[in-house]
Amino acid sequence: MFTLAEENYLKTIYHLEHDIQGEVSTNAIADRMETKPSSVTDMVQKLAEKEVLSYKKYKGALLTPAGRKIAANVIRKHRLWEVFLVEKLNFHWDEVHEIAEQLEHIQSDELVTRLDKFLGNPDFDPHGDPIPDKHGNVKRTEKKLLSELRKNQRGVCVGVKETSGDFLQYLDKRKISIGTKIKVLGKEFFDGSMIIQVGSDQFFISNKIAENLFVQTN
Amino acid sequence: MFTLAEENYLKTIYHLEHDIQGEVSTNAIADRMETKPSSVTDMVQKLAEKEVLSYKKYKGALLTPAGRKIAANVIRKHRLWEVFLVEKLNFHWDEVHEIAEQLEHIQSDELVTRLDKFLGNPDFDPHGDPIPDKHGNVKRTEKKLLSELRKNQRGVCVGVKETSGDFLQYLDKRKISIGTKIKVLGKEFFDGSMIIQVGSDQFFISNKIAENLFVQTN
DNA sequence: CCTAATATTTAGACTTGACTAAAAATAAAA
DNA sequence: TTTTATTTTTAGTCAAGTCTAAATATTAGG
Repeated sequence: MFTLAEENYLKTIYHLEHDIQGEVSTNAIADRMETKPSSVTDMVQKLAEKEVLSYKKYKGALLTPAGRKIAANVIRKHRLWEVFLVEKLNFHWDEVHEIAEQLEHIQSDELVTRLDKFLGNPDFDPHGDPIPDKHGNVKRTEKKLLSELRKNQRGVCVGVKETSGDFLQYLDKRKISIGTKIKVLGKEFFDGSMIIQVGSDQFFISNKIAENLFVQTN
Repeated sequence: MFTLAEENYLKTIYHLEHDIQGEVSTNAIADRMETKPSSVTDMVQKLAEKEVLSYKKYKGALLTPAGRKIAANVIRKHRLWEVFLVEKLNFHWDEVHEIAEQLEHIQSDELVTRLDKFLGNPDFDPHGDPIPDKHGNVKRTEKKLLSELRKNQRGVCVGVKETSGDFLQYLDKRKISIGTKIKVLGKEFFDGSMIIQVGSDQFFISNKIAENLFVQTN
């Protein structure tokens, strides 16, 4: 069993491994976690003992498969709870992170299984990040900006970049939320503005909108 | 702000104040929490410093209004989450305690408010215990056994005493769950068996059933 | 290739919350 | 009321996780 602090370290290292490819340095971890490098060294050594990561002095850390699985599970729980908070409790996308930071540490596999089912086995969280499956595997489908799509391409809304109230309200009004299918009907090269189809509605959106919406293409 | 350990102490003392009237002894707390009396002394002194309880050496502890409010809020969260687990995630009544022990410590007033609303502002948890309101006030309506009702009395099912799978399945079959209204149509003094009305159904139940169902009368 | 700057680790200390063992207070029994 | 038993507190340790300050590696510049 892993403590709350240990889980947070594993989670952070998991994210950092993706951000910066290769070994994760003590300082990088300390920065991200807002803690001191010396504290990181202690913990990393302890986690190496537990064989959830490999660590060579002055060389940085890398998760082992066991460590990656634990980290992915914490992230899975975080993202499922975010979906719950947004979809069921009507929180806004930018209000849920702090609460999910706490909920991600609740221990019960059965709870996660049932929560997942209750939410309809979602693939993405409200920020468009993929939810790892129970084995820790992540559907690494490229997440693009809507603005990157060409005419006649389709995508599924998986999240937002900008999270201001104004923007979220705009999306509400246009009935765009996670899972909404969008088709690009036309695109103006001059300013990047688009005409898109959402359900049975067709309307114009500016480049600024398109640059702040993440979509998944298949 | 109070730590997880502190919240657990306050919660336990709150419950003990109701069970044994008057001051709560160090040993009683230690027994209930499965910890050592010496640890309790330390913590109780710390909590007295924080003015959430009053404490006189060798005399035991009593919550202050401030302490009672914090304890009631933890209990409120515990019971709301139990309702969520049973009503939304289809857990059985006897599986939810451990998970709720963890969830009760999640910090976010907004979350509690929204969860409460999402659940339809329930008054009782799946065990029939009342859910304190946001001010820490508890609707202290007497919880009776169905077997205590007389002919023509009505009650609302608020929980069960026995939690075996067989019993819960029986209740499912009879469409009895939290909130179900029950009327006693007849009662046999010889064996305590009853004829009751549940919705539009009328049927016979043995005394054993009636002795394991909690109802609230008004 | 050697020195300066930067990154990392070690050593020692602190806090929280727990424990054991021993001392002190209270309650019960003779 | 005095002795015994029980309860409670104190004193001293311990582990987890953090910190500061000092020591040691590594990297980069001249």
